[in-house]
Amino acid sequence: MAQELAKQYDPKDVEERIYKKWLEGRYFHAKCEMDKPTYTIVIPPPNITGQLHMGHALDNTLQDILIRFKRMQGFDTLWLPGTDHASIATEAKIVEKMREEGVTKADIGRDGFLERAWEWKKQYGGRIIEQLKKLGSSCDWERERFTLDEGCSKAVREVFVKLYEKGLIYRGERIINWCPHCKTSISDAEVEYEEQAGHFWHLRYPFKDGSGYLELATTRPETLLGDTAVAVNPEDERYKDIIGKTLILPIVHREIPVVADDYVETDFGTGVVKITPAHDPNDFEVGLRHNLPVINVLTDDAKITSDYPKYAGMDRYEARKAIVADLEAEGALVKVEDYSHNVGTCYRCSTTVEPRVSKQWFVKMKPLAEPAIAAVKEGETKFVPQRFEKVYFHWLENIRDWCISRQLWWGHRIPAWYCADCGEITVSKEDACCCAKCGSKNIEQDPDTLDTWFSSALWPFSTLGWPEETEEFKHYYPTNTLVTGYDIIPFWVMRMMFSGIEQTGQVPFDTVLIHGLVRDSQGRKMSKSLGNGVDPLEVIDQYGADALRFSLATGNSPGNDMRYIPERVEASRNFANKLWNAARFILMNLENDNEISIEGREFALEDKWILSKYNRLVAEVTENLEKFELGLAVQKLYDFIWDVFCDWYIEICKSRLNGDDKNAADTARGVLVYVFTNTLKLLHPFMPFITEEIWQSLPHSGESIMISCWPEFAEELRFENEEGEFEKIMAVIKAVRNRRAEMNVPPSKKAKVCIASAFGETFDKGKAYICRLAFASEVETGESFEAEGAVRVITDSATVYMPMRELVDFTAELERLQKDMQKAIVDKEFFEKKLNNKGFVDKAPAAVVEQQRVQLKKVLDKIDMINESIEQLKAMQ
RNA sequence: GGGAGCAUAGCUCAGCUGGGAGAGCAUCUGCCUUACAAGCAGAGGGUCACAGGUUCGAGCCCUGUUGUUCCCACCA
Repeated sequence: MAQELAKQYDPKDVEERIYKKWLEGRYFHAKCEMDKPTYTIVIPPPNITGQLHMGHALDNTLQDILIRFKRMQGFDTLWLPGTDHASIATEAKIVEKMREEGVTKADIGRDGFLERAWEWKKQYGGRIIEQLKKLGSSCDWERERFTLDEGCSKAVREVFVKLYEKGLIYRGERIINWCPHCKTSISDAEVEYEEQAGHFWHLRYPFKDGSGYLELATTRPETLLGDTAVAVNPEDERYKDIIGKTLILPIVHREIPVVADDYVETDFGTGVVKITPAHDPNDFEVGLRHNLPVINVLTDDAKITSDYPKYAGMDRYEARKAIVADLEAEGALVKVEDYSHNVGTCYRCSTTVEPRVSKQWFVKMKPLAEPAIAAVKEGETKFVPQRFEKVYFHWLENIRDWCISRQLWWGHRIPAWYCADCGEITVSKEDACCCAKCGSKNIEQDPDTLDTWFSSALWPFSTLGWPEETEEFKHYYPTNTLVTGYDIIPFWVMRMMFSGIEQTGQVPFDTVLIHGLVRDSQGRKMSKSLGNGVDPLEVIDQYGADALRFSLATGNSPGNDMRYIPERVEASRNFANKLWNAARFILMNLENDNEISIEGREFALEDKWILSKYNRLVAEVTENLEKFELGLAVQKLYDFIWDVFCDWYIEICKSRLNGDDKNAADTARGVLVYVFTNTLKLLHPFMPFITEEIWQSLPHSGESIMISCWPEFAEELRFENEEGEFEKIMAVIKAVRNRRAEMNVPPSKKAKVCIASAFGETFDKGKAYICRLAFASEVETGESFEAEGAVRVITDSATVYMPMRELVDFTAELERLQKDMQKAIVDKEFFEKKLNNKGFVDKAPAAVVEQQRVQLKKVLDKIDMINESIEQLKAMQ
């Protein structure tokens, strides 16, 4: 059977079959066992419009690693999956598709549109879920949720009504961010600012009394149509006298006042600002303070309204040109400067956002933000790395009320009904049939829907059955770890925090694990427009999901961006192959009747060495995982498996496996299987497929590695002395290999190796494999050897002689020794200096001082040996 | 304007509580050694951005400088 295994690991052969087996075994399913400790992660629900990209791959790989680790540790582990309805993104896609068919929203109406939307969800909503499965995600698919499903909708209404009744949700006319492309309001967090080259138009507005002009500058001359005042700073000496005077607005020829407001900076521009309350958030505030009229000049798609026939129907940029031309004609244009400034854009479609006054629903944030800040300050929820707490605090401390209504159809419709008779607003969990105040049936529901993030904010508890007191909610809430990118903190993390605290009285998770962005190999953001995105599915297809996961977990530290380097995936693939071949080796050396347990075995030195190393690995990897240091954990596994286990232990075992001593061979087999299968378990969270495939083919008990027990540190496997002993052997082997390579002696040319050492017994134990690994024809140990005609190498603990008369060059040999001596003396001085430093000896920890003493002793021993050899050589000459 | 990250080998990055600098890839040399050439054994390659400071001891802690990336902010 063993011989049938292919030389190379082929993930395509394995992954689908294994995943199916896991599903059939229902190993991902959280059974809600009330007596067990829980570990819960809720997935950041990907948009139903989404396709798996590298960001998802990273995010979900990290989650799956944590989940698999905890599951093996015996927690009742739940990874709750689902998708987000993504109101704007989805609606935009559907509208776009309809446009291709020549249909508009108005043509088919709300119900027709929603019908299409649900159809679309049915068709594409499951796509990203299937892609997550390809990655190996061990989500509890039986509990998959959708932000617009019945349960989530119920939670949304519950929260909306509760907040409304507490006065934390209100409806009001405010200036909000409007996207003229998506034709909806968006929240502050959804506006992205970008530096754009523009102009500064200097205009002059004439005084009504004919006493001249007032010069001001603007970046948006077209908003002049909506100007209702001009403002100066009350302290500005230049303009003290004109406060209260009246100006004639050019083109429009409307009379507007000069007002005084602190908002105006005296040293910027001319120190005069035109005030357009309807189209600028600051101007809106100024307008409120001075009781100025609000004149809206733009339609919902940012065209000039019919109130200005000359410009009506022009979009804001056309209108700008026309108005500038007219200003010039009227003599109101003084000059134009180039000017670069920040412009707000829609984070979904990148259209320049238009500030606009309109009636919207808001969440009052201050009372909600305060406990959310306190919870993190008090450590109820921790950020990893901690520095992201600052981002979180900054947002919450400077937060403005959250505009939650959207002029979209795809989403949770606002549960508010307006009475046509008495004007009362009825807000209700159930669909209202009549006005709560006058009982009139002449009511109509608000046509708007809620911001997508309103429902995502409830995700950690709405998915567990809240507001019902379900077993799941009681058992799994609060959840444990939230894994997401730093860019999502203001959109989601923050909102889950205050929603969780407000609705359930508990923080929704104890840890927020933040990761960075996956960039391309040049460090650029992956984007559609650049075409530099790497499709994780293609990578999986080419190298396997394990290789991709391993690459994403390696060399990545929390919160830092990483680059996608194809060569690294290749390296990971090679590692998978290495693992595969180690398994092949072990399999071909097993016998059917093999007793593979390590119980009661008499371990050889090298067994104790590898067991001790393995044991330490268990402790370290476990600790790293618990501290979210996934990159460190995976690096240690790589080093152990490749360098320690494969390159040393397997090589060493060959002598026993091929030897005559059946008992010794069985011990080797036992240790090989023990260490390897347990190391596979440690690696399983990172590379689930290959570890399962190999584990199944090796002797094992249980159905699947993914539900096997996580290895634990074992006191009886600590062999620190033996580790030290074995390292002496390793040092000799390395030194011999090194010297042979230097002298270009091919492996086929064997030489006798004589080890002169005070630790002869140690070397006796390793004779068989020193022979193999140091290309020796035979190995002899003793106190001293005939130096004549021998090449020598000196380690900390031994002088090694290799009789190679034809290669011996006295002068070269002496030079080498003298070089070794020089280096040893440098080392000696280094340690002596340290140990002669009173400050060091007095203040450094005792263990550190002791360690330096041991090092010095080794160097001194080595110097003695080198001296001896030099004497010998000189004597021979 | 405020805040944060990053700067370590040719490239991409690790470096956990301060104790003689690491990996992968690339380069060079030698090996088809019966698990693996997607491999094995060796080698070369670093003033840890710069300048101060704290400390017995600094890649790591503190201050400043430079470069770079990102987030936030109403200078019209």
